[in-house]
Amino acid sequence: MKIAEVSEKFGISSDTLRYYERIGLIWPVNRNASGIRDYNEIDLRRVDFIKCMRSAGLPVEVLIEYVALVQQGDKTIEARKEILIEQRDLLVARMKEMQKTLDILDHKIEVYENAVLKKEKEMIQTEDQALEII
Amino acid sequence: MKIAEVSEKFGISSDTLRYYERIGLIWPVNRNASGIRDYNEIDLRRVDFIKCMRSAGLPVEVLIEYVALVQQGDKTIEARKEILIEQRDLLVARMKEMQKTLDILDHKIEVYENAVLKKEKEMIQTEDQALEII
DNA sequence: CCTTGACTTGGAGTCGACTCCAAGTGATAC
DNA sequence: GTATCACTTGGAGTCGACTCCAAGTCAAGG
Repeated sequence: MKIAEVSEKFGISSDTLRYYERIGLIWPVNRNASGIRDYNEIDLRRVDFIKCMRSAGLPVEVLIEYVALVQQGDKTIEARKEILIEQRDLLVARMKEMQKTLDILDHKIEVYENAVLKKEKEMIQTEDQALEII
Repeated sequence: MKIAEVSEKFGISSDTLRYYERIGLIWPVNRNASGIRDYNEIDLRRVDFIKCMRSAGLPVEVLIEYVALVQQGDKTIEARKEILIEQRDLLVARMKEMQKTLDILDHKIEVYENAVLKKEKEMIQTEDQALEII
């Protein structure tokens, strides 16, 4: 699979895919005879993983470190686990913050909703008054 | 309340507080006789609101727009409501993404946990073998 | 009176994460 | 054979959001 197809498939620009490879965020992808990247199944799974992690806000730097550890084999399993746990905890914390914000947004939206309704009611009353007058 | 105290209270640097004011993200704060900012209760509530929204990732630009609408009074209630609803929906979407990532992280951590346990078990077996030999 | 220290300003600098660009290569279409 | 087109590279540019800096003001303490 060529880079443009991968870009299309995941909604990540070719530039970003190349950039990720350059900085060691995804493994060097195999090339065909003329030097063009040809993503295989495993490459795609890696891209998907990185996309997922990035979409949740895990820093590129941390992911680079993680990928480097994976490349070093089984002896780094403990270290990798620790990175993942740390990032999981940060993620949970961020989600909590977001939930708090969400509650406030919902509350504010409701207040605005009521304000709008009240305004409309007043307008209806005004209309009613107008009707009475006329 | 002076800027340093507000900074301390909310964990936002004085630079950032001044920056927020400069770009219209928080309202101009009253100054004392010598031109120094003196945050009152309402200012603090505004800072808290902005901090909360920013911590959930709402863009500065959107918040500037929202604050500008608030300053224009009741006639902008409908527009404000729409902004909040849009941002709420985006927030919910981001949280869903994050939940997906969280699930994957949890799963991976579990796998690593098992890998570590298996390794330890193998080591114990090796020890046992060593004991048997000796 | 002088120093200290927190404040003020506008503007420049930094950081993370892309995103764009120029110049070049190679396969396919006409 | 030449035009088109997607690809390649390294490096520069952009963007959002701060963060830092120099130069200056002012109030309080010694």
